[in-house]
Amino acid sequence: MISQEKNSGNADTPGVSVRTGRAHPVTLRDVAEAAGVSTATVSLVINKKKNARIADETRERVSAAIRQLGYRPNAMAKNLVSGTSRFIGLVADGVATTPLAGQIIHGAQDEAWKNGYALLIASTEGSRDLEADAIAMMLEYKVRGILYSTWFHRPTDIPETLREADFVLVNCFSPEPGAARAVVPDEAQGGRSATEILLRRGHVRIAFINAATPALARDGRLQGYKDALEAAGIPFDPDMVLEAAPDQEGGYGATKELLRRNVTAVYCYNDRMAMGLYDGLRENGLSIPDDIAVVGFDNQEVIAAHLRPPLSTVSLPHYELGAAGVRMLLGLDGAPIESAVKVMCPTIERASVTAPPAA
Amino acid sequence: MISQEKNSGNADTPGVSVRTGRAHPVTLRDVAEAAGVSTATVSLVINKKKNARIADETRERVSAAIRQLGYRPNAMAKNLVSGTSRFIGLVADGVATTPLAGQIIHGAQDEAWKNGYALLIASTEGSRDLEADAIAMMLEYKVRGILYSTWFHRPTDIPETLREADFVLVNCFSPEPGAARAVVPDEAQGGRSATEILLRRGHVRIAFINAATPALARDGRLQGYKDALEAAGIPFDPDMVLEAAPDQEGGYGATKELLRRNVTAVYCYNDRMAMGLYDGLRENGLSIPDDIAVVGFDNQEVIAAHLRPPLSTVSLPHYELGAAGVRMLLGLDGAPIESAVKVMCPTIERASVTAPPAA
DNA sequence: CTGAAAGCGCTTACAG
DNA sequence: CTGAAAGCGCTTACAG
Repeated sequence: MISQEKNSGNADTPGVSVRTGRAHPVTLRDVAEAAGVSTATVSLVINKKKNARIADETRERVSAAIRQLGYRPNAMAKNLVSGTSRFIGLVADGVATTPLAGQIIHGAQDEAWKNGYALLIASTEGSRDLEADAIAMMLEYKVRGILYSTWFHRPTDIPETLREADFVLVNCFSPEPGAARAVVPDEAQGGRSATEILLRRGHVRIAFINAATPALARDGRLQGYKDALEAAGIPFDPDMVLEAAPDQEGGYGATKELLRRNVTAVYCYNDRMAMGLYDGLRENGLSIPDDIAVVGFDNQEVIAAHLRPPLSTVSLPHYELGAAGVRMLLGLDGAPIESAVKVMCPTIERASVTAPPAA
Repeated sequence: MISQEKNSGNADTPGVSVRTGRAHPVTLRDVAEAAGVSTATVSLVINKKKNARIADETRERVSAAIRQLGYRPNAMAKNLVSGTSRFIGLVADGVATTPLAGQIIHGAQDEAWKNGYALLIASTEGSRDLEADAIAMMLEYKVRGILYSTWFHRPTDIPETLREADFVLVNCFSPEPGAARAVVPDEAQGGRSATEILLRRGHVRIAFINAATPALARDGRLQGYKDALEAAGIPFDPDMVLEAAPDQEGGYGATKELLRRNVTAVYCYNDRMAMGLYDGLRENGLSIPDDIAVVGFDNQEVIAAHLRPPLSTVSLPHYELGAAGVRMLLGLDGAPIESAVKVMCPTIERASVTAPPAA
């Protein structure tokens, strides 16, 4: 009867604490000996093999031994035999570069776990070298597949070695159509939804403060704005589209121009710009939503939910992107075509919108 | 001469694409045969063993074969032999619950990677069951050690199974002193630094809007405020400490009370409160920093760096917490005593503070 | 300078 | 109902 071993942490880094490094861990064989059976039998009861016919009495003897010895199966050995691991790799070009990006990890982790997989992550900070190392590492660990993600929605080259694995692109996609499976947010639908929040309340003169920097989101969100207007029978007026840096300063700075437009509502490229715009509007004695209605994009909680008044916006579905990526990898999401699957951006209504003053 | 295998992704999930699952991957033996040497030799050249004396000619033949076949070592087999993996596990009670918490992952990932380890993460969402499963999984993968982290600084119970591994607590600690290694932020120092930003500019009448909800941070940050005052020879006035909900609404709501205090500066429990306070102050026609100086805590970038004016604050060192946790685990950070190691909260000065009006 | 052999901890047919 | 044996892909003494 061996006393419960409380330990592990092998001492390959000498000079650390007093851990007894490798105190010959309990193995299957130990359990077998303790229970007086063969290792095959132990393996059978542990894995609850259906067609294995083991006497209940034996089964119990084995279970008791396992508990006694505090046995832990060695996943490495298991995987060696089976040829695969229960790992899914996630390589990201920035782990927590933006608060939203972290949600990709979160979604992937939850979904992976739900399906019995563990998440192996690596952040490359945009370095091609680190990226190659990360992918190599994952390949060596025989991951089930790899999620290759970017922190902002964009086209991307597929690293050569990535092709050695089963993979899906998350929040990015290959410029060559059909080159790889991918999940991305539906920017156009998001832009349309954002605009519709305003339309529904009766706004007609709606400005759009877009990002001045090129980005897929910029084109998509503008397209959505146009689509919504068109569907509502409102002619698109290019003059109603302003451009500014996609942050608070940009939103604030756009105030003056905006006020020349005589609008009753604004849709901002993102929540940060909306936050800056709030300041600008207030300085001009305008109140939100009564004088002017505002909607944002991203649903960056810390900001959107706590502005005064709270901001109506459209959510960037990063959590869902991560989760969908895993499902796609595992083939759980009905056969996705070999072109990027678009995930919907849900509408989040808060208090920054009411009917226009005139209406 | 085998053609370069582009593939992997074994088909244990049928119905997925057309991957050829398990196309008998290239092994050491294949390389050995191709190079006309023994597997031992191949192993030796791959691992660049110092004392292995291999003919240069042989070495090259092996390297060529490796390239030819596109050989990838099987990490599982490697680890089986060595007994350890190059994994470090990170269990978190919320992966991206808060933007800051994600930085723990980031720091841990970078530092782990730097030392040749990969990060295995699991988020438990506070469920003890999920947590136990996550730890068991990590134990089975023979991780080098486990980082057990919480998204806000607090005392925590140590899960029984965690003790089977080498571990360190990150952003939390055991109530029983000496029970475990831990890294936490130095809240008191942070509070002191925050207050000192104000003191240095000559402020004397400094209010502190603390969180109304119990938390370690609340006590520590208050203590720091007192310490700074005392060091500056300013008597502590309990009346200068207000309490409110630790978010924008709380900060905003505290404005009225604050203005009764006749202060020239405020130190807020966190940046979110400061953001709310900005609104409140403005509504009262007060300007920052001229009429009143403001400092926050956390350095939540999206907010602090983009408020109008940008907010001086103190940074919660989450990235460093994650990195220090890994170093501590690996014994790289000079023998830490068996009591929580405190990581400094750096001062971040921006434009929300100038000298007081009277001074 | 290099090869044959044992072994890491499991699982899986195959006997019995 | 259960055990003996081979094998997963590597590494490590040990010979030579």
